[in-house]
Amino acid sequence: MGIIERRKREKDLRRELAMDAAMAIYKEEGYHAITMEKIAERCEVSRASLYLYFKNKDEILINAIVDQTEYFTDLLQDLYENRERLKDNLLKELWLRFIDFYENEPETFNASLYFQNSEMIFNLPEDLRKSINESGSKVVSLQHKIIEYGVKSGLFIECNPMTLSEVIWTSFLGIIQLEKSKQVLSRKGHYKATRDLALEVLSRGVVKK
Amino acid sequence: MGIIERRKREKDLRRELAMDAAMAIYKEEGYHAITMEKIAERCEVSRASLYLYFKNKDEILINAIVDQTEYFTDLLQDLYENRERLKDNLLKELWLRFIDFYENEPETFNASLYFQNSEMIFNLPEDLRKSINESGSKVVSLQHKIIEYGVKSGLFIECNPMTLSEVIWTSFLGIIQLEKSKQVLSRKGHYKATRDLALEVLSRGVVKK
Amino acid sequence: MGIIERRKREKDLRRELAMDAAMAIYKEEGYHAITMEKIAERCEVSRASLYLYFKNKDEILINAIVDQTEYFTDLLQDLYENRERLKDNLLKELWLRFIDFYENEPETFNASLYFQNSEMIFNLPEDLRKSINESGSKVVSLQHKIIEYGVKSGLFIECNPMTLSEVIWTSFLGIIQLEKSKQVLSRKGHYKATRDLALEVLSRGVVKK
Amino acid sequence: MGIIERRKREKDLRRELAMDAAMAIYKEEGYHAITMEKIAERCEVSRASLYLYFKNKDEILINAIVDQTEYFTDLLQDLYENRERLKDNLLKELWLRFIDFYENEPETFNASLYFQNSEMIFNLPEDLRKSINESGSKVVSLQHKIIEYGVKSGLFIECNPMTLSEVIWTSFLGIIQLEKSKQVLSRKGHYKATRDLALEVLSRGVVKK
DNA sequence: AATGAATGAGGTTTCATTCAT
DNA sequence: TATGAATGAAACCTCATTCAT
Repeated sequence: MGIIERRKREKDLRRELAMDAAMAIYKEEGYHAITMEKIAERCEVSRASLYLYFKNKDEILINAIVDQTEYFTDLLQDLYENRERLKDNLLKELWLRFIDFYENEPETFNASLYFQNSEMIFNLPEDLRKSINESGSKVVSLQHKIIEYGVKSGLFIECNPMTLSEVIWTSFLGIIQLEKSKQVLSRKGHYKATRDLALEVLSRGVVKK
Repeated sequence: MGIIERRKREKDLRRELAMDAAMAIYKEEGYHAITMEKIAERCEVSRASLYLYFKNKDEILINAIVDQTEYFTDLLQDLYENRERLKDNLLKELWLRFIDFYENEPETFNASLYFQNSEMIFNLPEDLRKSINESGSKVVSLQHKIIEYGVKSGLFIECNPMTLSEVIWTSFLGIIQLEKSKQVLSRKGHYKATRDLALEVLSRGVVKK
Repeated sequence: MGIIERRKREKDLRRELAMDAAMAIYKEEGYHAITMEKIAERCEVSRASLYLYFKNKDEILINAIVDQTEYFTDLLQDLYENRERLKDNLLKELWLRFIDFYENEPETFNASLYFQNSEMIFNLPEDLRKSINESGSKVVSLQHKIIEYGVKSGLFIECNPMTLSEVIWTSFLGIIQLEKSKQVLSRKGHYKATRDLALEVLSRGVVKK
Repeated sequence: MGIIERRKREKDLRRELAMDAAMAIYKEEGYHAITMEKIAERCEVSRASLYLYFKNKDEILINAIVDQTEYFTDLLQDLYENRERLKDNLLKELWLRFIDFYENEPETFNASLYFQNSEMIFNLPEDLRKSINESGSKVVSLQHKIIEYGVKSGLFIECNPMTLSEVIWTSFLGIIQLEKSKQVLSRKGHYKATRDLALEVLSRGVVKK
């Protein structure tokens, strides 16, 4: 029993190693630079071995994203559950959780953006597409519920909560987008200032006095 | 003289054809489908001939982006020049110009976002990187000047104009980003509602009463 | 003693299971689909275990062929032993035994033809080649003895019995060959008519009035 | 003009070289030993270049077979056109043409048998399958017409000409089949004696006195 | 100036076989 | 004895780029 369990743990570990490696390469060199060869090298296994853990290359990446999106889901779930207690800072709390996710898992965040926007998703087998789709939906739905609470309880301006939820999320999305393109172009970024001012502007625009 | 000039014009024409072809392929089939073969086919020249007009494939793409960003630059330049006259609606006017660019040249908009963030940029030779960098800078700088005018003339809240300029731009960026990823995932989008509410929120948050 | 014996029986059983599995896969999915993985799966053992029973993949296949050729050998042996009693229908009896083998074990028949002609044989180690060679020789030699009896006792035309034996056997071989290729190409086959007319023609040509 | 034509000739030549190489490898080492690498080596071109002449590996082989089957078709066509003149030796003439084809193009003959019987044909793209199918049909149809003439004009015994045509063809087929398996197993073959006796037996059985 | 032809470098995947447990 | 895990070696195919004409 112990043996079987240990084996499973080891296998899970290797899976995780591979996913991390893929993400690291993504971060350092970009999507098209991710090759099985390089992933294998970092994990110190053979290319063939990777196929023991994953059906193919895409699966590595998709799983990495989906897995780590759960961290984000948890953050949002937590906020939703504590919405009463945190109602006075609802928008700020939400914003802080966006930041938390981005700063703790920047590669995941970026990769996930990349995937969702790239045509790559077309050529994905059905199951992987479904997998990534679901993971995204969960996040959207949680955000929506949080904002809905804010609107219904009169904390936020009166408006369609779904739309407002998109406005807030896209504000953050855009900031990261820009930050990333600055990194790529090796321009100097002002991410922190931007994100703080954005929160201030949003607060003025969204929160009722 | 006439001959030399004509030759140059013809060469320029061919260059433009190639860049258009690249963009068209991007739009129809996505980034990874852009191959020299396909570009050549659309231009009705041979693959080898493309190397007469461009040093390599990257040059085609970069030039395409840079070229087509000019439309956007013009829109912003126009606003800046008429800032006095339009001061009462400065934010809205800016926003409308974002929309104008996106709706008139959605492929270009998307493609240029894509390219700017893509890892493609990494392995670019210095000169190309500089080229794309400058083109981006022009847009940024114009936005900055417009917002700076708004802040200095007391139209907008007091804050760092550069940062505010980023906040506004990234709001729009994020909306498009999300819209695009919805298209890819074939979910239903609410682009118009989102963009309108965003403007409303921004107005409340940014414009002084 | 008992234990050792039982072990040997079990090992033999496993060997047989593996060979059957290989043949079954051949029948259902064709030669190139035979993989150690699939064989192991059907036997409900691990891939690695197969190497306890066989030195390598080829050995499984060769042994399968050799084993299953024995049914045919028996049919021919029986005819040879009863040659006196059946002398008036010797050719027909032989032909019927060909048909018997083919119709009772069509997969085996096809598989063994396939393997014998396949390039697989080329790279075989000496011992395996010898093994398959001997198995084939037994069949040939029995056919030869039967025909020789027919020629020597004046039933058949005067000729080299070995050669005649080949003529008869190859007539049948060709019919099956054609039938099989028709199946593959999903054309309509006339196997029965062909095989009956072939016997008639052979009788006229071979049997003395 | 001359240039274009020369280029085409050269390209055709290269195609032919590749097909020959593939056949030669088939002959020497068997189907599964045919690799693009080896073909390229023999042609003294790069692997990649082969893809200029053929869409993929299968196309090389199929084309080789189909191309060279035309030689056989021509032989049969010629006999059919001269059936009146050659009526007294119709069966023998047919048989000689079988021999002619086999001896002049033994690899083609074998490869064609191999392909038609192998499951490989299943995984072939539609166009290639059609191509090989048609080429086979032409041969069958010509044989049929020749035998039909023999039966209708009273040269041969009364029977279904299609079936008789199969009996004769399969007799030959079987002989080659056996010969090949002997080569593979490095047994001594008696191909000539067998084929001559087969003709004699067939004559007695088929041709009316 | 224009291009057909050629290719090197690289990527993904499969599978028989070995080995440590 | 039995097996999960690991891997080397290969195979197919694509594409940006160069070169001879």
